[in-house]
Amino acid sequence: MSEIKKGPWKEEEDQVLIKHVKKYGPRDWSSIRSKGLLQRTGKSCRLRWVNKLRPNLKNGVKFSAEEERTVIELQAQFGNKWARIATYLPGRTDNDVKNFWSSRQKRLAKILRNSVPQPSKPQKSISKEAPALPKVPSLEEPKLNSSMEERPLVVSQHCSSSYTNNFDTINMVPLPELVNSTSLPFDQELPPLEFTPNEKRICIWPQFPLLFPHIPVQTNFGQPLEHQELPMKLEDNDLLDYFGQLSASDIGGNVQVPLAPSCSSGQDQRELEYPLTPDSFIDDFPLDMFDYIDPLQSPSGW
DNA sequence: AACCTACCCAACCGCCTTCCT
DNA sequence: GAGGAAGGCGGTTGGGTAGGT
Repeated sequence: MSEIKKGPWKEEEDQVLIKHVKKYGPRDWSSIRSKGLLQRTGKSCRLRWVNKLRPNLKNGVKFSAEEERTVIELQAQFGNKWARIATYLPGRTDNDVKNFWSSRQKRLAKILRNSVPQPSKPQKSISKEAPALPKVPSLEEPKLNSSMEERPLVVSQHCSSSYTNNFDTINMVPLPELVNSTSLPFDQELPPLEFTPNEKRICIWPQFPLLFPHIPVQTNFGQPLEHQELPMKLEDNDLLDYFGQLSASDIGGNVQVPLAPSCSSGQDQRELEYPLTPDSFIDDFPLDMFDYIDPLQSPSGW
């Protein structure tokens, strides 16, 4: 048996593969080698076809903002099911999506790493910098079932035409409180992607523990992040001012939470200069959370 | 110009599932 | 039903390259 070839594909190999697929369809990958057409494994042939040679692929085309949004939203819903996510993105492969997400994650990790305060800084200074944290009883570690570990918590909310974006008034929602006090249907199918009018979502990434500095957070890697390790940069208003004043008790018992009443806090409240639609919210929050070092769009550009 | 760093992306690896005998 | 082959998928790696110092 001839030796298996690895590494980058040559144009001639591609042509052989394309010819095979034209003749027999995208199957019988192993027969390519057994027939002596190529010295590649069936798996390698299949991968080459799926990722590079298949028609209508968007090779070399960067992800559009819409595609990025879709990936972020679907990742929140499905977890790292790249093949599944890719089915929502015409011309994109699971590898594309995976690489895109991985790249984003690395950027995020870098951002967070750069935000880490001095190592000697005591932990309690964190809570000092987050004055509006709700007082919560000591909480048990959230019991995450497999589906919860797979995907982050997604909370749907009804939104109003105004919200509080002054950082001083922000309350952060403790994740365990959310998990323990609500009947989130983690064992059921999550809602479909379509938003209803006047609805927005807060997506709490397990990979983004910044929002919950006072609790251990389960990461994708199966290791809880101790709060001492949590990078904090609370002056990053761009990250945080998307959250209205929202206490754990506001959430308790029901996932659907009217946001507007609890937002009213006198002069802290500002009217938005643009209509807060579900799209506009999603436009800004998840995408910019990963990307916030880029210049923010001015409202006039909405 | 040389070096470093970050990023992108193609391809491989290992595990799991499905299919076939 | 058991076992092996093939296919599918997610994680990881390594090379190329662009941008910064």
